[in-house]
Amino acid sequence: MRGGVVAGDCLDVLRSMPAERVDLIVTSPPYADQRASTYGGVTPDDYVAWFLPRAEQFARVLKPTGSLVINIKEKVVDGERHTYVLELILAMKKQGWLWTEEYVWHKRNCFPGKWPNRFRDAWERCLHFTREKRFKMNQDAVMVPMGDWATTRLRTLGANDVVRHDSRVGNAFGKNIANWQGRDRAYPTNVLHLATECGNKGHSAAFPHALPRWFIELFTDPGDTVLDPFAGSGTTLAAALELGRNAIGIELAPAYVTRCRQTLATAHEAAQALARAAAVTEQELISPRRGTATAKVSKDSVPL
Amino acid sequence: MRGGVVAGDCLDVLRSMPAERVDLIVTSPPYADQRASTYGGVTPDDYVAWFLPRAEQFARVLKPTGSLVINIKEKVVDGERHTYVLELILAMKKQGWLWTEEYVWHKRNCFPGKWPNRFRDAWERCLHFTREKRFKMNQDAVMVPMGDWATTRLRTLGANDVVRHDSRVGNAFGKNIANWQGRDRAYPTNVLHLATECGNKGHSAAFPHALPRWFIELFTDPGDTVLDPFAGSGTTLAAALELGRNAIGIELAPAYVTRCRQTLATAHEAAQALARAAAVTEQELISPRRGTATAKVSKDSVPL
DNA sequence: TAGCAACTTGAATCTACCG
DNA sequence: CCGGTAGATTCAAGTTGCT
Repeated sequence: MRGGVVAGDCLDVLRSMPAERVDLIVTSPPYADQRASTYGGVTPDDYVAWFLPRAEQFARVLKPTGSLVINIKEKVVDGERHTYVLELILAMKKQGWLWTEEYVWHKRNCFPGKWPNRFRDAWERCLHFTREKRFKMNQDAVMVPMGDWATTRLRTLGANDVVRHDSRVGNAFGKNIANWQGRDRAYPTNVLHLATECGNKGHSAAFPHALPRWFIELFTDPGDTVLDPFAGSGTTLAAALELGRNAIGIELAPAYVTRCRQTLATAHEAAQALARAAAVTEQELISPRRGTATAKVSKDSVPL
Repeated sequence: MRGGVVAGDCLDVLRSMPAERVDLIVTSPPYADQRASTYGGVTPDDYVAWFLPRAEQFARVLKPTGSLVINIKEKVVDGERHTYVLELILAMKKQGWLWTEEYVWHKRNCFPGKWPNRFRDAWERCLHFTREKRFKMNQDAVMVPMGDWATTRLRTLGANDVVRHDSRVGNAFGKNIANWQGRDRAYPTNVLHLATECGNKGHSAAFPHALPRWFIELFTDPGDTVLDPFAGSGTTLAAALELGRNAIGIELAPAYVTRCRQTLATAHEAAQALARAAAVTEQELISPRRGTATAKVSKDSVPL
């Protein structure tokens, strides 16, 4: 697996990339009027026109069986929801994209606040576009555990306690299939329950690690190539490397490019450590010692 | 409180209703290609044109401070999500509506099934439209129990601590604590977690009782008037009656009109029984007996 | 080691105020 | 009257540090 970050506007960078090279694009583009310093402050009214030529390049570099996942949410303008996301969907369909599905990311810890005419906004859209009706989708890779353990836990704990996310890199080895031998697993739904990652001072990710991770597992195989044209701090790229995928990032702001490369280096180390940890875990499964290791693994392996 | 059901197409029925009479419209309109027998099979492509003249009547009978809540979800057509809901939102804005918010109803137990290119659909839109930027909203009526954070904190915090911190000038900590004194409930978000009612509803567009109930508590006062122009089996009307609101239903299919009236009669009885129970509970609070009455009441008062 | 307590941080949104 | 910005509001999750 390899990863790299290119500095520049993805519109320009992608034009020099060969066609049909990417298996999955997962990105959280700058929202309207956000990140104004880096993207010149795209206003809501101009958003679709700004996005469309870039989407055209996404379609070109994406394999016919590939997927495009866009994490986005319209902001409130003058007391009501702006319609630029709706218009973007319609425009992208005109451009030839298939609007295959809309996943909902439920942000369990959303931004606080109180206003006279609305509540806190606790969800964002994850728009799933494809080029063809038949595309790569590994549903088994993201199955969630069910059965005795899960049932008991679900019964005794509140809904809030059931959902955990793997904010840390280290617990990904919980994905080990062997841990779920003899247990039933169920397919997830199109609603993802994840908390935003906070607390990392000045290093907060736009979206939680587990979000791109889930889509990468779902829509790619190991060895495939993942692209994030608005790489930001590199959350998507890190997740891709950890999962043994190739990662390509494009980022306009120099500060983010630097940070992105740091993230990639860390992710590469983590991935190697992960491989070692997985080997150890496997050994313990053969001749288990006393301890809570198994329980811990089970607990952490329910990211969704 | 009074309730009634009118047989007919809401387009015709509403034309004979006086203007600005209704405080809230909560409805789950027939989805495209659903209930084809009753509404003549509106196809997805014709949906907006079919809906708009009815929305025009909604605007006419609604008070300026009123709200319109539409529970809807686009169906999958030919492998992708159809865009008629997006187009409907854009068209209703052109008609003069304000698209104030989009709530998400997360269906905890969604319809089972497996498809090659998507997961089970576990969410629906609850589109909130208003005529004016200022509208009636009783946020306190739908507050939910708070998370552990404040609970544990307030429990262990003595009165001395509050006073001590509060006395310091410019101490944000003390200020915040003062605000949270005695607060055990928080405002909800725009994501509603409700299980679908698995009872044998013959009605295809039935939504859970708690969904209209939540919006009725949020957007109306007791004595206000709630309208459901696609009354179906009468879920919205029953919730309105139970909450002491007037309920007006319109339903085209004769079979559903009959059923709707049965629902209303039952709801009326239930509301009266509820009133008696509340009186009993009040008495018990003064001199409580052993039993579960009190617990039951508090449990039922937290539908979400 | 586990548990509790203190503290920090959000892709927010509205109101008030100033030029 | 428009356009921008500073202040107030608010809560779940994570992190650090102490017992």
